[in-house]
Amino acid sequence: MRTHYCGELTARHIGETVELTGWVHRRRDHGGVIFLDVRDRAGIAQVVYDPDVEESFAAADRVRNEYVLRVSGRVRPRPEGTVNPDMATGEVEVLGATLEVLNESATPPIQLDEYSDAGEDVRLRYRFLDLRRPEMQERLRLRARATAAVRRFLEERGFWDVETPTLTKTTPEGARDYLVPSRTHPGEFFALPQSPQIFKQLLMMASVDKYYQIARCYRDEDLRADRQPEFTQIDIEQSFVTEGDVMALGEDLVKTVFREAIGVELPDFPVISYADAMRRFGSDAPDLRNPLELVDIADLVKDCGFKVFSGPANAAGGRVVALRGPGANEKLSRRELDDYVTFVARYGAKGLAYIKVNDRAAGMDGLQSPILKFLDADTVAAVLDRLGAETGDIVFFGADTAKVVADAMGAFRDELGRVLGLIEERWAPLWVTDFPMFEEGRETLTPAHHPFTQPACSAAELRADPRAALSRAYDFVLNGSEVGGGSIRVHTPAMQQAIFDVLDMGQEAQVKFGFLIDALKLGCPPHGGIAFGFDRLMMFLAGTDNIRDVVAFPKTQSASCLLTAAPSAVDEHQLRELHIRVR
RNA sequence: GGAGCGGUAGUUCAGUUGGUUAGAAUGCCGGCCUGUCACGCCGGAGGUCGCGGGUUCAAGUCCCGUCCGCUCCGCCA
Repeated sequence: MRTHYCGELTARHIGETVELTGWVHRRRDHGGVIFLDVRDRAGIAQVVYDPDVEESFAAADRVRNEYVLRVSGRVRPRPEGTVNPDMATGEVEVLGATLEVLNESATPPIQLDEYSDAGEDVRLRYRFLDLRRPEMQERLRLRARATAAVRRFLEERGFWDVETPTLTKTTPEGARDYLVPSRTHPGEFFALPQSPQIFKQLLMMASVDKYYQIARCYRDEDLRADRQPEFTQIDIEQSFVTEGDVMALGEDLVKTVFREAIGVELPDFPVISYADAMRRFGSDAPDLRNPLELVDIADLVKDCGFKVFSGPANAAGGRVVALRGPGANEKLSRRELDDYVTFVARYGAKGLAYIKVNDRAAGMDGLQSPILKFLDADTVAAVLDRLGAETGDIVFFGADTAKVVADAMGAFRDELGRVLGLIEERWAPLWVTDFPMFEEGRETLTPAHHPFTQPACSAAELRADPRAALSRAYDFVLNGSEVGGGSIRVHTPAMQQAIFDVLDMGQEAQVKFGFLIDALKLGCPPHGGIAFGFDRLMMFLAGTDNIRDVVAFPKTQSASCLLTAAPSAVDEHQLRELHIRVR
C-alpha cells in the first residue's frame, strides 16, 4: 500500500502522516540528528530522525547508504532559513516516526549521487545500481514516455500492433545474422531478424493494411557509440500508399514524439535528393546545422598543370571539390592542419591540400599554400570567386574518386564546422530521397536499401541500365544521423524477379525468398513503409551521444554483457542436443 | 581485420629520468558536533599497480605478448 513516492512530496502534504519506501540515498549525521535522504524512482525526500523520538532514532542509526527502508512520519515544512532551492530533497521534510529496514546493502561499488563519475565498465557491471541514479531513472522514464507516444499516435490512426517471429529465417538487410541452432533439425539454424521486413510485407498481403510494431532487431556487426547488436525499431507498413503518404506520417510521428516526450516543436522536414546531398555535403545523412558546403571545381581545374587536381577532374568517376573554412586562418594552427591530413586519410584520401587566404585583395601575393606553384593565377582566382573566399579563410581541397572525396571531405566538413564553431543551435531534420537502387559491390551490384525496394522505373528499364535506376526509398536524417528509412516495396513478381536477376541472385533468391515471390503472385497490394531506429531517436530525446545511455542493459563494444557475463560457454550436453561441436 | 586512448585503493585519478615505505580526493569504519543536504572536525582501515613473460642490482614506470573497456576506420543503413 503505497501512498506517496518520495519525490512527489510537496507543500500540500504538510501535516499529513505519510509512508514511504525507498533506498537510503545518503545518510548525514549532525549532532544527534540523523538526516536520511530517501530515494525512489520519483526523486528524493529527506527524513529527519530526532533523538527525542527514541525508538525510530535507534533504528535509523543502523542504516547505511542503499539500505531499503519503509518509513513513516509527518510531513512538515523545513525550518526557517534551511530552505535552499538547489536542494534535491525538496521544500518539505518528513519527521521520521517509524523506520523498518526491508533490506541491508553492502557498500555500493559506485557512488549513486549526482556527482558520480564511475567508469563505464563499472557502471555496466553493476547496471542495476547505475540505473538507480536519478539521471538514469530519467532516461528510463523518458523512453517509456516516448514509447507510449508512439503507440498512442499509431493506434489513433488505425494501425495494428502485430508481433512477428524472432526465431525466423535470414532477412535481407545485408548484415551478418545472429544464428540459433535447431535441436529438432540437426545442422539447421534459425536467424534472429535484422528487421521484421518480410513479415510486415506479408502482413500487407494479409490485408492488415496498417501495421506497426516496436520491434527488437539483431545484427551481428561491430558496435559503435550509436550501434548495439540488438536494438529497437519503430516498424511501420501500410498498403495502398505513396512515398508522400509514408513520409507525411513519419514526419507527423517524429514531431509528435518530440512534442510529447520533451516538449520540442520540430520544424518541417525539408526534402533533399541523394544526389544533392552527396554533391553539397558529401554524405547521404548530412548535418544541416553545419552551414559549410562542398563546392565542385572540376571544371575549373581540369586543364591546370596540377595532376592531383586535373587527374580526378578528367577521370570518369573522379571528383574535385573545395571547402571554404571561414575565418579558419586564425583558428587553425599549422599542427592542426597537419592533423587533418591524418583525419582525411582515415577515409582513404591521400592528402588535404589547402590555400590560406591572407589578403584576398592582393591576388596571388595574398595567398599562402604549398600547391600555389602548381596553379596559375586565373585558375586560383576562379576557384576563390566561386567559393566566395575572403581574407582570413582557408580553402581546403579534395580530389580523388567521387566516393573518397565524399567520404573524406564529408567527414572533414563535419569536423571543420565543429572546430570553427559553426554548428547552429537548432534541430535539423530532413528527408533524403531518390537513392540509387544499387551500389557497386565487390563483384556484383548490391541493393542500396534492400532487394524489395520499388524502383522508380519499369522492370525493362531496370534491366537495361540498373546503375542508373533510382529507388522509391527515403531516409529520415536528424542532425547528421540516419534515424529512419523506408521505401515503397515491390509488389509484382515480375519486378521482384528483375531485381533478383540484376543482383545475380537467381538460385539464392529462390532459396531465401522463394516464399515471398510466391506470395506476390497471390494478390499483393501495393505497399510501403518505414522503420525508425528508436534507440537513436531516444539519444536525441535524452540529449546524449551514446546509445548505451538509453538502453537499460546494453552490450559492450565487444558485444558482451558485463552484468550477466553473456555470452558464455555451455555444457557438453547442451551442445550434443544441438548437434554442435565447438572448435 | 585495422588505428588510437585507457586499465594503479571500493570509486575517480596523480605517480617526474627506472630508485628504496605507491599518494590524493571521495567512499568505507570509529569518534565528535542539535538543521545538515557534495555538511564540518579528528582518527583508522583499505593495493594481485589488468594478466603472463622479458630486460635490469632495481619495474607501476622500459620491451614483448595477452585480456578487458572506450572512440574511430572497415563492417553495418
